[in-house]
This record gives sequence, C-alpha cells and structure tokens, in this order.
Amino acid sequence: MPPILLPPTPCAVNSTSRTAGDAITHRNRKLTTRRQHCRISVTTSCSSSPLSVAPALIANDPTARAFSALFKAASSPSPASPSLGAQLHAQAVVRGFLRDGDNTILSTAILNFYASCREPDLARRVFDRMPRRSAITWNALIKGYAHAGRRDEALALFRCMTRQDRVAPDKYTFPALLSGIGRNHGGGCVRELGGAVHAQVVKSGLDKDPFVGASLVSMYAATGALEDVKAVFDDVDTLDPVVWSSVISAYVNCKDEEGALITFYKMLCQDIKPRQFVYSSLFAICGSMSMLEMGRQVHAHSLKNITNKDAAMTNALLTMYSDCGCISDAWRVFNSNDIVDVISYNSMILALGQHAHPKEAAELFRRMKFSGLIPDEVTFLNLLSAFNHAGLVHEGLHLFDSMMDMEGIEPMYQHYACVIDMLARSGEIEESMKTIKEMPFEAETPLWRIVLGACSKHGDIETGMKIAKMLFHMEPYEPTNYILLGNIYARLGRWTDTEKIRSLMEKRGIDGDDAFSWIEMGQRTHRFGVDDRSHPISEEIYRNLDRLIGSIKAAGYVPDTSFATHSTEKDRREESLRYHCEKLAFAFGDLASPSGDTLRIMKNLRVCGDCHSAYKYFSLVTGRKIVLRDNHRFHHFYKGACSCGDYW
DNA sequence: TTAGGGTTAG
Repeated sequence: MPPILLPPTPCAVNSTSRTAGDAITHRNRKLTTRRQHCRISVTTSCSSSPLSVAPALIANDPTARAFSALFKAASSPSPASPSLGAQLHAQAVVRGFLRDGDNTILSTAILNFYASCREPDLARRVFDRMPRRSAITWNALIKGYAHAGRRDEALALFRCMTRQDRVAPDKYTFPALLSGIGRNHGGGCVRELGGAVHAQVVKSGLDKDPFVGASLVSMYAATGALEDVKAVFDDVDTLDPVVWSSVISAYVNCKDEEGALITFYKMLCQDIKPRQFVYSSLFAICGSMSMLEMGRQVHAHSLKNITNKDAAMTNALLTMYSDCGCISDAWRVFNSNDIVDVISYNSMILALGQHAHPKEAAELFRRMKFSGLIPDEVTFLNLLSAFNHAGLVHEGLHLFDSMMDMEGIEPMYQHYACVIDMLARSGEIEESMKTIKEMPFEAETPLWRIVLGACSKHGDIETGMKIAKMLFHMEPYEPTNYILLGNIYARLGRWTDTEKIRSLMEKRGIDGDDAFSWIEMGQRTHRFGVDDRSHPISEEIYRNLDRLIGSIKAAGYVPDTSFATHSTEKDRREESLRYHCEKLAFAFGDLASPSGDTLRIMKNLRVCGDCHSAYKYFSLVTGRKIVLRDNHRFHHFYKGACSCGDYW
C-alpha cells in the first residue's frame, strides 16, 4: 500500500471584525464605505459571503453607496444566497434609497446581484422599476435568465433590447446570451440559435472581440461542432490567452484530447503564457487518459508559470494524480493547497474512496466539518461511494439516513442509486429491490443493470431473469444487458444458453464494447486488446506471460474458468482467459520496466475476476506493486493481496 | 456588467 500522508487540519474560516477602518474585503476585492465604521475580512476558503456582514453594516446607518458596494461584492465570483440579498434589498427600500427606482447605481447593483445568484425574476422586478434602461441593465438581465438556464426568455429579452428599445448590443451582451444557449448542452436547436446569434455578432462587428470569441467557442463546443470552434478561433484576436483556453477546453469537451494537447503546444510556440484555466483543462485530460508522465510534465510547467494558484487548478491537479493511480501524490497536493474549498474535500474524499481508503475518507469528512466548511450533496455522494467500494454497508446506510438530519440535504437520485448498488452488491438483492420501489424517483436502466450484475454475482437467477426481461424490453439494443444475462448463464454452467445469447446478439447486429488495457511506458502508451498480437514485441510478451502464468500456478493460482464465457470445453475456457488484455499489459510492463518498479495499468471495462486473482499472484511472484484502474475504481496489488479486499 | 477551468452512482 502506498503511504498515506495525513493532511494538516485546515483553517478555513477567519473572520476578524468590527474594529477601525472602513473596508470590506472579499477575495481580493476591496470596497470602501464612507459612514459606517466596520472592518470585516473573509478568507477565500470561507463558505460565508460579504452579505454576512450586512447586520453590522445596517447597524451603522449606511449610505446608498455602501449598499451598492455590498451588493457588488456579493455578486461575484460566488454569489451569496438570494434570501440574504432580499433582506438587504428590503432595508434599502425602507431607507428610501430606491424610491421611484431612481438610483441607477444601487438598482443596477441589486439587479446584477439577483442575476448572479440565478434569480432572474427578482432581477426583472428591479429592472422594471428602473426609469432608465441602458445596455448595462439589459445585459445584466439577459445574463440572469441565461445563467438560470432560461434560454428562451434570455433570447426574447435580447430581441426586446435590440428591436423595441433599440439599444445596440455590445461586447458584454453576447457572452451573456451565448452562455445561456450553450448551457443547454447541445439539446434543442442550439446550433441553429447559436448560428443566428453568431450572425448578429458579425453584424455588430464584434467577431474579433476575445470575450465574444471565447463565448462563441464554448457555445459551439457544447454542440460538439469542433469545425465551427476552429472557424471562430481563426477569426478572433488569437493573442488573447482567454481564447486559447476556451479552445483547449472546447477540445476537451468534444473528447479530442490530442487536439487539446496540440493546441497547448501551439499556444506555447506563440509565446502565450498559459493561465490557471489552461492547466486545469490539461490536468483533466491527463487524468482521464491516465497519462501520468504527461501529467507530471504539465504540473512542472505550471509551477514555472503560475505564481498564484487557485482552488480549481489545484483541485484538477489533485484529481489528475488520483486518476493516474497516485493517491499519495493527490494527498500531497491536497496538503499543499492554501485554498481548500468544498470541492477540494469532495475531490479528496472521492479519491480516497476509489483507492479503497474508506476510513481516511470518513476522517476527512469529519475534518471538513470541523474546519467550518459545509458538506454538500456531492460530499455525501462521494463518501457513500467510498463506503460502497469497501462494502461498508452499515456505515453507508447510516450516512444515507443521517443526510437530512445532519445537513438538511435531501437525497438525490444518485444517492439512492449508490445505496441500491451497495445493498445489491453485498447480496441484499431483496432490500435493494424494495428501495427501488420506495424511492421517490423512477429507476433508470443503468441502475437496473447494476442490480442485474449483482444478481449474477450472488446467483439470484429468478430476480436476474425478471430484470433482464424488463431491460430487453426497454433497451433491446443495449449490449450490456445481453452480456450480463450471458454471465448469469455462464456462472450456472449453462453454456448452451450463453451461446444462444451470443448468437442472438450477432443476429441483431449488437456488438459489445471490446475490452482493452493500456500502460504508459517510455513516454508512449501501449494498448492491448484480448488475444492481441499487434504489438511489435508481441512474441516476447506472450512468452513472458506464459512464463508468469507458470510461476503463479506454482504459487497456487488456479484459473477461474467461471469467468470464461466463450466456450464449452474446460481447456479452451482456460485458454480463453490466459490472454486477457490486462494480463498482456502486465506481461509487457514486467518485461519493459526494471524489476521492483510499480506498474500502473488501465482497463476500459471492469477487471475480470480471474485477472484479479492472477494480478494478486503476479504481485507476489514479481515483488511488484501494481495499480490497476478499471472503469469502476482502483485496485492496489501488493504481496499477493489487493486493496479492495476482493470486494468490488 | 463581460469569457474560459476543478468534485458528482458503476
């Protein structure tokens, strides 16, 4: 097991207050009020907002200008709660600052505040009372509706602004509008609407503006239209780093990781200094592809170029190391992070869960609360998942039951799904079915598939058959349903039925995902399929694997042919397991790296049970640590045992 | 008043 470094207790909240001075500081913003004498500072890792100083401010008989400053501070970058804003708004009304709506500065600040905290209807009420409208107020209102996901209303406002009020859109209008269009994630004629807005951009002569360009890029990226992204990129001022970071993130969104890396290199060639945003995207790529060496290089690059790290970049770095199988590096990043926020904790709790450290995850959860940060629904989901990975059903159910009581968080569909998975996987199939019936959501097919998989594992054929029948009806062309049912038959030794399922798939033209594994070695990624002989040193790899299998058999390994699904004869079944992709990847890694080195291997699907057993023996006979990432979690093999405790 | 990045069942 890799050493787990315990993090120091973070001190997240630091509120000093109410002494001399007249400044309110929030995330490097300094605002000055004139009459009131209160000084309150809030650190960046704090979950409170500038509005928490509102009572102190109000008690000091503030000016309209002080109110404006407070609303402005509360709007960005993390908007405060709308109810607090509403209270302050009421105070401003009581003091007569908004009589006839004629205080443009204060009204605009309140309008912007409501727009930032996604309360566009409240923003609209302020807007409607303002006697004078300008591009600034229109832009704020459009942004409010767009950010709240109310695209059609944002578009209607844009038409009102330009046609009825005859206010010309400016460089602030289009980013607000376009973000609302892209927010729909490609659904509902986004491309058509986006194209129409793009035409307006060109008509307004704003197509060279970097902010507008960045918004167009992200809108087109949301529709998957990489060609349009590139066209916009060609038109705008490409010396602006923001546009480059938008394009890199567009490639990431469109799953073109190579394109993102090439764009990054081009950016460096043009001497454009990357900012935090770019590194965040690159860390996400390296993590998702498990490119540890590349990730380390990008990390080193960021250390040279970024002096003011921010939470998002550091959290992306933490996740990158975890995704690459390096949980102790993820801990190091977490420890060195000056700015620890809720997402930092969530990311680290998730990482610990995936790497089979449920106790540390629970301890971190306690420390998070002790630090003053308030866990959110993702925190609970990640901790539930950590318990699920370890089979800690009792702890998981207790956490689930206490979510509402502890933090008032109503369990969402994902929380129920996690608990149902937890019950089913531990063999409580009946209880999991009961929870599905009782939960306030309709179970979706992936959840049914989880229970079907558990039925296969625990031999509950009756329930499994019922679920399979239902799934075939709901999704007749989903390969996993066929594969899971085939597995149930295979586990029972009903090879004829297994073959029937396979031929049914063939007849219907359904292909399952091909399994493949990969390993990074010598700055290259080596990929292996099942029975794959395409590698340049394939013969040596197969020879090494045969040798390794001989060694592990001598150490006690017995091939588990119940995981073979392709054949009816025992010998052939054993043969079909021997050259699984993850075994080939290990045999290659063992051949290509110095003895004693840790091997990090990835697989696109869940690790097969026989390979899991073989890996334990591989770690025993070679003395290597092996980290295997499948599409589910991490397995750390060492000295003949796995961190998952054979529960996965 | 603008844009772009980080965590979320398996």
